Amino acid sequence: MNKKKNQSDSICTDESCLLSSFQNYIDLTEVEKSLLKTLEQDATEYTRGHLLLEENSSEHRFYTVMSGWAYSSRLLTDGKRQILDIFLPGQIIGLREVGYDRSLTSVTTLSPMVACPFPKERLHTIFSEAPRLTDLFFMVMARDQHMLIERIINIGRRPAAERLAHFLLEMRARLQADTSTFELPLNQAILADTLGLTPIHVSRTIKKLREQGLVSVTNGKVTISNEHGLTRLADFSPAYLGKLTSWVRKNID
Amino acid sequence: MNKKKNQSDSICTDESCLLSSFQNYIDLTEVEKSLLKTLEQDATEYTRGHLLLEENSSEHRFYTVMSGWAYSSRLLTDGKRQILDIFLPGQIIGLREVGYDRSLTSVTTLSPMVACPFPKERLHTIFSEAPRLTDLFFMVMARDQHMLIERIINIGRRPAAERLAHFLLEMRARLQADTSTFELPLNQAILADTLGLTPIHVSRTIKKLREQGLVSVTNGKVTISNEHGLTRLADFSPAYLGKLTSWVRKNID
DNA sequence: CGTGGGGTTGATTCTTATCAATTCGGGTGG
DNA sequence: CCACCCGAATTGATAAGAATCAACCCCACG
Repeated sequence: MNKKKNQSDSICTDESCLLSSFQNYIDLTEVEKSLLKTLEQDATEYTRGHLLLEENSSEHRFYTVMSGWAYSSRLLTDGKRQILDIFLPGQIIGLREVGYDRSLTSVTTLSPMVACPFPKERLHTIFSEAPRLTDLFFMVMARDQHMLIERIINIGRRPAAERLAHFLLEMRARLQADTSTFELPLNQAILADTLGLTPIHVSRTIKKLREQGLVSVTNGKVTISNEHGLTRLADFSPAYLGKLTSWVRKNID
Repeated sequence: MNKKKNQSDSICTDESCLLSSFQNYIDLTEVEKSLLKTLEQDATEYTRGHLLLEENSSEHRFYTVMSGWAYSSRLLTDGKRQILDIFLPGQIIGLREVGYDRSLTSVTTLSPMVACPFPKERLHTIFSEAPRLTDLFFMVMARDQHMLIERIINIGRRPAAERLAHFLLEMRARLQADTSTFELPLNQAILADTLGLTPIHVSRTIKKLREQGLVSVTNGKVTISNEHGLTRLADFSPAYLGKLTSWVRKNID
């Protein structure tokens, strides 16, 4: 079900997803690296559909994702669901629940996953011992906010086709897939709850985009046939996913 | 236009909005108080409609709000606008732009405002000298995320009446107005761009809520006539705006 | 008195949801 | 290999929600 494992088959390049993710921003010192590694000591396997964090539960646990996908969501009283985030390897799950008595959202795996649960005390050690990592965590929070903002803009002001196109391009950018085909293990129900649509309308919209020769989405695979057209339709600009270097740099160099 | 002033006519209780806002979470030491006050040295008046932060500009400035309202927004290429935040006294503007070369959103005042611009270096001083304040800023970021999340849920999964009702209740909670009537200086165009609707539909929705005897919205004033009904309609629960005490407490007591 | 911004209303159109039926594709077991 | 089953995806018909367009009202302000 969710057995421990020491050797992770991470999709990240080196031994640690978090490290390679943070190295995107600055060069880490050995001390910083070992501090970050304390967050990844406890690699654990989870099955697809596993509930990592439960809405309304009072457990405060974080996870670093080593491999696999997850989503966070919220259930309304009338049964509707809204998906808020898609988590990929190298991300930290649960950061935003800091400071609340009860978790306000759930997190569920979308695929088999290897993740490392860690208690919040360990974050605190990092804050007090590594100021540059504190900055980085602050920037991660800022970036998370911008991903949420983009979703608000997407849902609030773009019709279905533009909305789906934007989401697909966002996922491609986050996956750093520069190829025209990439894996996207999200079915239409997940897409719908992410984009504020119904599964049926997602289906129609996918068909429309395919007929326009822009992109095709099937079987957990996305194939972009007209990248320029798709980008223009979606009004997509990846700046918000960017490399975030300046702030930390300013305080280091 | 935007003249400096030393004596602020803040709507906050004591000399500093930020302090009284942070005091909600923990009791601050004198050192912490004086550090926070370094963010509020430069009280400045701005007129209604003033652009505090411009999309795409490379200035990194923060503001603490002492009095007045502001909103942050993003303009799409087709002219549509989405409003992302409403800023109230005691909040800090610009936190999420940390780490980006260029600002990704604009911030504009909704009323005459007194705010204190400060450079990002000052935030850094706080981070390195006051670990508890660092925690608090982290929590502020987490709370900001939850406000964005609530907006995503609202726009993605609730029809217009529920959406407006939820927003009104959120604003009332944030204003800590326990009365049934409170000031809300937002015209229907602002409401529309906040909620992902058109001004016309906002007008109709206001009418509908009024006719149902739930709430009336006129002249920058909101009067709630049936709080329970409105709360039930909106599926509103204020937990995400809550007092966030536990995390910091755990690391202090 | 005009004038203009904000708000309201009705008619119409467009988009998306809802409901219902069908197809597709990948297992499973005979 | 085939029959069956199940979840996911597709399609069509219809209904509901929201946008758009255009006209009008109201009122504060010069």
